[in-house]
Amino acid sequence: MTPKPRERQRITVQRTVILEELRNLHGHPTADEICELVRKRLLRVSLGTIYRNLERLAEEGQIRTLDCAGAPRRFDARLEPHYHVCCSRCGRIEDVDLETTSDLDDQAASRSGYVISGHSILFTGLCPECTIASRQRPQEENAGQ
Amino acid sequence: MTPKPRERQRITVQRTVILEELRNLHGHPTADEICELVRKRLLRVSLGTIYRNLERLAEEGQIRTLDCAGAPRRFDARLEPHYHVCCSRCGRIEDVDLETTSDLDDQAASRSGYVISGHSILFTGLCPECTIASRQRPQEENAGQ
DNA sequence: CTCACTGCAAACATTTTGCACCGTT
DNA sequence: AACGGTGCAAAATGTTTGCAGTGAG
Repeated sequence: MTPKPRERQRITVQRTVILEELRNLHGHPTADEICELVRKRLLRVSLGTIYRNLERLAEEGQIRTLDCAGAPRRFDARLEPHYHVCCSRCGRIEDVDLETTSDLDDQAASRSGYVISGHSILFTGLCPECTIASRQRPQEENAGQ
Repeated sequence: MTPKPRERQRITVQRTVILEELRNLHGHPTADEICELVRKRLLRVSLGTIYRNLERLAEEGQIRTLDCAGAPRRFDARLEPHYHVCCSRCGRIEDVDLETTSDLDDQAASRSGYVISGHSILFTGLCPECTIASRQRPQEENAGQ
């Protein structure tokens, strides 16, 4: 087997800007939202490029991805272990900082036989605004994204 | 406000069979897989019907849904609180039974200000088979789903 | 007999991919 | 110049929805 001499990766403006924007923004944007941000600095970026770079950044461990029931995938430049809440009414996602018990992983490993590399916790509930709103208009739901 | 006299829901063969199949199968099938199962008993079910019923069953709390990074949504008829592992190589999902500390929810509530209704934990790692396989063919990945 | 539910097919939304061209190295 | 990365547009996925007809109540 020829040990494929690890091709060089090029650092492109697009990738740089994507990462910068994601880092500046303290939130959890979708690929589309990131695209809009990046376009303010680089007109003519394509969504395809956004996706390709986000995927690569995630592989490299420079960003994390976030999947919430049925909704489009979100991205997070915050790397320190932390969890998330998703409002089941408006779809907003926020950070939740809790002690990340790494022995959860150990327990899971011994119960499952898997080699565990990590875990994510997603809390579900109502954000303060929606808690109030849902008392006034109980039937409404999932207005935002 | 006229208290809308709660329209009657009809119990249809389709919904019944979907729930039965999901309960019989101890796994986490996608809508598509459920459709195949159901079609063995009811020829001519449509995927649309599968989706509509799964959504309703989930709303009613008769089943749970499962979202794993980028992969199609999965469904679970097991209601007792439990967590999941997803193999990052073959995509398999299995149950992980751990003590479900409900004070996680309390902590999250006080940190976030949300009214927390629950949480899900998804462990990521390599299943036993893939652990072995990845030692032999390290570059390969995500073969199945 | 009614109208909630179905099958079907078309519409959607999100993500991936093929291709010709561009710009770093 | 080579070739990794890009923009673009088309394709692939997964899910939702409009509609006319069906069948449970």
